[in-house]
Amino acid sequence: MIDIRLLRDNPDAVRASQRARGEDLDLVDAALAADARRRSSLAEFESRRAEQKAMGKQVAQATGDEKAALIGRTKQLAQEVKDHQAAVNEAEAELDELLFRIPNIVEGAPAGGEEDFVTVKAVGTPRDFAAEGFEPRDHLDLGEGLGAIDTQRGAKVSGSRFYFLTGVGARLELAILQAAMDKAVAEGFTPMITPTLVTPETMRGTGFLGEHSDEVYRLERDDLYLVGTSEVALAGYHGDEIIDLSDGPKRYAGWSACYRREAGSHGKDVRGIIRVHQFHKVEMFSYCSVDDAEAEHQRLLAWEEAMMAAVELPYRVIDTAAGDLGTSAARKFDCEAWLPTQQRYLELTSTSNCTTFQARRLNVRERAEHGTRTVATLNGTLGTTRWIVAILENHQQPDGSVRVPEGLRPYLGGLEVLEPVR
RNA sequence: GGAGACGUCGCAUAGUCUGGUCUAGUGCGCCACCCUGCUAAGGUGGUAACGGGGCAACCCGUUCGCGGGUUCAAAUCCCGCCGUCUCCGCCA
Repeated sequence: MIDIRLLRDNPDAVRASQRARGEDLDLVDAALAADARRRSSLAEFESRRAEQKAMGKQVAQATGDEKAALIGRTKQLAQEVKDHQAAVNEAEAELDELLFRIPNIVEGAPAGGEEDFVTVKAVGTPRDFAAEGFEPRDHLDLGEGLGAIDTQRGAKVSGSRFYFLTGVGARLELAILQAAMDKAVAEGFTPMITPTLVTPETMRGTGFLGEHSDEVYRLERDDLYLVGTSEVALAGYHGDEIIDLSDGPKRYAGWSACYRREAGSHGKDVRGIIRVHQFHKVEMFSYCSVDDAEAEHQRLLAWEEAMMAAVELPYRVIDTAAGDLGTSAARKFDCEAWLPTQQRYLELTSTSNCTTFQARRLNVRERAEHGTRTVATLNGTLGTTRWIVAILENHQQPDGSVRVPEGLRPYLGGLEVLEPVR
């Protein structure tokens, strides 16, 4: 949720953000009007209520006829209080509904849609397979050869976009995730294994139930949602708390399964395990002061890049355009690894600065000089199942074996090469 | 799944039976000052959040797990829900 004060004091800033995202501008004026209505009805209610309370004290002290007379007069007042209360509730609900639909204020992201990203940098050089004299195989081909990925049985058991990681495939995923966890712990993060089912309030608070609620699995019978990332649970972790950030940001590394319906992705990435309904991820999550958020975002990006280096992949960093940002994000950087068989870059990490947007909904604050203030939240990927795709393709050898990047060897018992089983 | 107990301003508690002086008391913790003078102890005062109004001092309102209801008036009475604990049942 955006800051209502910003909306009041500087509606043009909100309009500019909406424009950059390609979102509805009318929402801004509708919210302003609802806010004005709410405040005026609140003032009405409060003055009646103050009167009622004052008279209540007189009633308590009065006796006999005097008391009966007072009670007669307060009945009318009680009805008025009730009516005004209803008006306030109505105006408030309307305002909430409108505010909920306004995504976070963009901060520094390029304007435009999915194609309008800015490449921040490119690191490493994609291999020249032609020069090496062989045609690269795609990750599924390689994965099946290694006995690492089984999509056929995944579909048999659970339907399309499900898979089994088998043998060395399972080990490779664990290696990626453990390397990510170790990196996080080395950088001072608190490792966390998080719930993957959360309440509607938690899901709403993190901004995943707005425009993109189609992406989310819901268990109707229990009124719970399956998370698409541990960010959801980690953002809810300090919900309704006043936290102490005087020693710097609170950093958590969440390990969890992630579930996504992939409702809008029919026909996209259908082969292999690039886009699946369930995967695992190690996610960095940081609560920090607003003033420190931009610097923290750069730190998260740097840690992601360190992981990219550890798995020895050529990649680029992109600054995502406003129209392609999530609801909660003010700015987002992705690390995309080169995918040789598709001659394109594939998103492996994504780090978002959500500024105060999530924290305001979830009511996470810190002590300030006067009272409290909402903190900023940030998140970023440190390792996922999808990394297997890029690792297999980029480190493949002519015989279908795959070289294990040095950063992962300690997690695979020193294994240097994954050998085909057939 | 069943039964019971509980949920109060950081923590611990009083208040609920018997609705109104609860403007929610007390202890601990924390902050400031004072006294004292050194392994300390004591005194005084202050210490919730949110919203509205105001240049400000301040004023008003909301919040006693959440949501309804009764009433002139609800921490207190009624209903529903959520959570915690104990016991029982079932199951891995």
